[in-house]
Amino acid sequence: MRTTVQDVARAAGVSVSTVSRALTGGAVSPATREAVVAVAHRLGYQPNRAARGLITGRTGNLGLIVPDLRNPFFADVAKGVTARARAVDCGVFISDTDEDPVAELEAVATLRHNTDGILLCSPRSTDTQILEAADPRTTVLLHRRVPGMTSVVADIVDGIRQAVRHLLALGHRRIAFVSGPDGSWASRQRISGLDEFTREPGLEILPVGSVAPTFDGGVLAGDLVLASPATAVLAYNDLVATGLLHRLAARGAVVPDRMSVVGYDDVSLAGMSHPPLTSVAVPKDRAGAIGLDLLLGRAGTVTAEHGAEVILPTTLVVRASTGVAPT
Amino acid sequence: MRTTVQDVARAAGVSVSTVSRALTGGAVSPATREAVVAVAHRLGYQPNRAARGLITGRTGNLGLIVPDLRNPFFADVAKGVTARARAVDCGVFISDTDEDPVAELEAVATLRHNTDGILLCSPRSTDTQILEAADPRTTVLLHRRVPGMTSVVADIVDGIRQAVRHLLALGHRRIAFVSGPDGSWASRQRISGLDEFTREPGLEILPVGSVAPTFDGGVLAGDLVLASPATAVLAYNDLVATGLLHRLAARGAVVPDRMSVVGYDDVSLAGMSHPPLTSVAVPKDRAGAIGLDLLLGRAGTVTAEHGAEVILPTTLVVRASTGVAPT
DNA sequence: TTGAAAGCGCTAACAA
DNA sequence: TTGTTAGCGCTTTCAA
Repeated sequence: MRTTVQDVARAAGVSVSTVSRALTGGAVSPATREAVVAVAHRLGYQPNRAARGLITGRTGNLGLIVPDLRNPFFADVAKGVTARARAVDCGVFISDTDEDPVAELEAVATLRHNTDGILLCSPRSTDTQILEAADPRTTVLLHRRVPGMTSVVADIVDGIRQAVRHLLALGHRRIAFVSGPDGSWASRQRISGLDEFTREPGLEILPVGSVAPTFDGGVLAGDLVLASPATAVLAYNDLVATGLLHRLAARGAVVPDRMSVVGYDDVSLAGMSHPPLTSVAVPKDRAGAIGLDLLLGRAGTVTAEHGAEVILPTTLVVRASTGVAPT
Repeated sequence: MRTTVQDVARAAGVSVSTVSRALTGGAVSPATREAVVAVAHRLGYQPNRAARGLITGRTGNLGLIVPDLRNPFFADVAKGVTARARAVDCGVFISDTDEDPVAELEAVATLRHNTDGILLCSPRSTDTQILEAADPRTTVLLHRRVPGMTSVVADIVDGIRQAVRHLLALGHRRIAFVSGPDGSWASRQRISGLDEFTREPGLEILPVGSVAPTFDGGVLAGDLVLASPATAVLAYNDLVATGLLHRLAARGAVVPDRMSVVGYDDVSLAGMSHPPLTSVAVPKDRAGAIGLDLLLGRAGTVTAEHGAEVILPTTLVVRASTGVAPT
């Protein structure tokens, strides 16, 4: 049997309430506290979090819901969350919903009652679905914005702006854009970033279609891009960009000589592709850490009022997949 | 306030114990059960797991400890665990220790008291450290074997065998091997797989050194391999193989014409490299799922006796990074 | 400053 | 088959 407060109390010759106070920072005489702490340590006492949570109403745990841990983007987010959680001694339940919106809503329903709060990555669900399933007081949205809910997002629009300006500076005048899933919030954001440039004289933005946000989606997009008059392409994300790179290579289109390619998110993959990918860096892990702070009310300057919104900066990382436009 | 058994009992006009029984599959009349379930659903009742765990002694949660979620190998493992956990309605605490052995032991200490069991991925700790920190009755090791502990591992030795035979069939007679971190169990396994071939007449296995199990480690290894007389190389894992591919390309060594490259693990990266990587596939997610079953005593044929050991088969996946040896 | 006692929400004896 | 009751381990009133 595990050691309980009872055991500690008995061994220390005090009451259970004194033990509790001594260990949680209540009003106890220094001498008593010292004695109790010593005994607790000697017996290897570890408080039962479930029992504590039952009475305090706080479990000391929170939930993180992501569509796919295999996607390096979400792996990075999870990494940021768990790292911060470790620092503040907080447990993290992770639920991978396998891109299934139904599983996502179930996970929200289960976790909202068994944690102090939920960090939710939900790129595909509608605003309404999210609003219905999640409690705005105990949920923080990661990389997704819904009116009325607290969220931590990256400045996607500015990232697109930086990417386009980079391509303009290299002399590109016809830029293809491969968008992600139609329902995706992140994809809509990218499109609205592009909107700024649609009336730019001497610049053509060419939407070549929506694909799955995967390597295979990128392979598919490769042919679409080559069929267009574009000399550069903005891919939905790095996975798509990597698939694109493959298909372009297979068809003999040299990157960046014949075609420049820009990814998005700057996942670790970006530095490993051939050629290494120019990509818009998103602070994925920082978003996770900040979300956790918001949830626990630990955020310093940022007030965790409901509906608060933290916007993190994006940065274009230039690698070898972009170059001067062919003449 | 949240709905409790009390609320459901009152609304359904029965006692709390009847509600509890109706919801957990106890002896209740079908009519009562139906009525209770209906009321519970109507009120949106969700049982408080902490309270339940307090009395049953089972929390319904388990812990998964991994060195790095960003490593696609562990992301896959985590995916397998969470998928199975969802199916059996079990919560999963994930702790990413950031490759820090101290954090790993701390995680074990915390989780062992707040979960029903731990799935531990610990490639670097020593057997002794693991034996000291973890309880063999409630811990299952994933992709690591320690005498006296239950574990789920892949047949690494056989994977190496398949890889070497493949290269032999292609005419390679001098095969370089890039090993992983010296303390790593997985690296030792690979080496013992290679041992079978050291006395094979007409075949030379050339150890070119240990590197970090990362892309950068592979870049470093690239030069070591080129400095050897090898015509093929076995990399510690796919990350290392990808770095190798990069370095070989940068130095003008065409793969597979000049040099064949074989990775290990078959993470998603393998299919995305240039050229796509021949790699030994390890059932990463299945190992996670089986580990969970073992922990929960749900494993069908496999008895979860302490010290049980499940060995999963490995399969060589041939892609474009291996070819006929240069003459 | 300390102790006794009352629960948190739930399940499992034990009765009925 | 159902209801009553006693806790699980802990914190927190309320008295002393």
